[in-house]
Amino acid sequence: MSRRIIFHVDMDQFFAAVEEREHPEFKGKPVVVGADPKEGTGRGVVSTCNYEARKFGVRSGMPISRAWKLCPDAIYLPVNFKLYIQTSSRIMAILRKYADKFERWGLDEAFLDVSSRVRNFEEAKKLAEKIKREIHESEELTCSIGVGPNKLVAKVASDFKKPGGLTIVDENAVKSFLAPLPVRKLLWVGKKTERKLNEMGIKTIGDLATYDVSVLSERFGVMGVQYNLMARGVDQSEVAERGEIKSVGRETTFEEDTSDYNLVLETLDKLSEVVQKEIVERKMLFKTVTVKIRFENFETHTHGKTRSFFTDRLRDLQKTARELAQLYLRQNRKIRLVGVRASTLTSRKEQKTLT
DNA sequence: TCTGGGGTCCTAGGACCC
DNA sequence: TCTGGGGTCCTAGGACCC
Repeated sequence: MSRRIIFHVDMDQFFAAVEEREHPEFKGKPVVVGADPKEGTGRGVVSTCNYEARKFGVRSGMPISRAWKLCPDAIYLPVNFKLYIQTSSRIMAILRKYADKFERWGLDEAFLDVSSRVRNFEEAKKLAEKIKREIHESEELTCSIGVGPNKLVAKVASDFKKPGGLTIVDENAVKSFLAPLPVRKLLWVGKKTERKLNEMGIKTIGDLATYDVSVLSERFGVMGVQYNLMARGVDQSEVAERGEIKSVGRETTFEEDTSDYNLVLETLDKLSEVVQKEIVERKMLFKTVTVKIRFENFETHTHGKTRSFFTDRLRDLQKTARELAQLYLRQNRKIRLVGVRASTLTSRKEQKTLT
């Protein structure tokens, strides 16, 4: 494969930044987007917060009740997906123009393969600056960009300096750039894997790069080999738009844990309705239904069934979901969350040609 | 601290078929 | 009577991403 130049563009505190743009009066104040804090008794988590809120220790993913304790005076806002999706689409359209290959990564991130658009990393830097300017001028939003010889390095680089950062890592700088960083910075190394690696004495990406691959492979399977490659800055994966969606699901956490099983079943029916609507809108059919239950102690289970036929009918979904839920309702335990997901999808067109 | 909601992919065991 | 090997599908759980 010839040399590649890849960008990873990451919008800075996207949800909070969009809210600040829409409400100039929030400027300079801590803003927390997420669940309703309900005076500190709310359930759910912080989705995004701005840098003023971060000064108080608030972080995304944190329970909203804790955020409330840290910063009761912040401006708390619900997640306004409609607004973020609209803004995101415009930003993605800008980014797409500059790439041979483009890959959206959530609402606020994207990979761009610009290999044929620039001749070297110098030109890449100019292009990245141009993109940042254009987004700022048209959307009043800032982003951080990482530039590297592959997706992995670009992704780590975009996180290196925030907000408003631009970090360029050419082929020769890859190893020295990655080596001192904690393993957690790598894509696919989350909390659990970080802990396991730390227990093995592996703290930095450099440690991981020099660790015995056979031991990693024994401990983590194929991912072990992957970790080692990533740590050495090797990543052959292509920038590619995602294909067809594989499942559609909805879930909800009750305001209070409940043993009212009628409420659970009715909620399941409503969730099924939303799922079915989306399946129909996407002109798809499903075959597998999976119900998810979370008990009050956070113990979470899934129970699924693949039907013998493809369908998009609401009553098929509701009936199957209700049947599957019985397994948990018999247990006489309080329920925190219920969800339903449809998978093994096929498009209606595709199905017609099969039958 | 007390943990959302939308997804994807991997693993491991069992069923079933040839 | 004790038992192969490969392939595919299904199920449940877990880890990860934003």
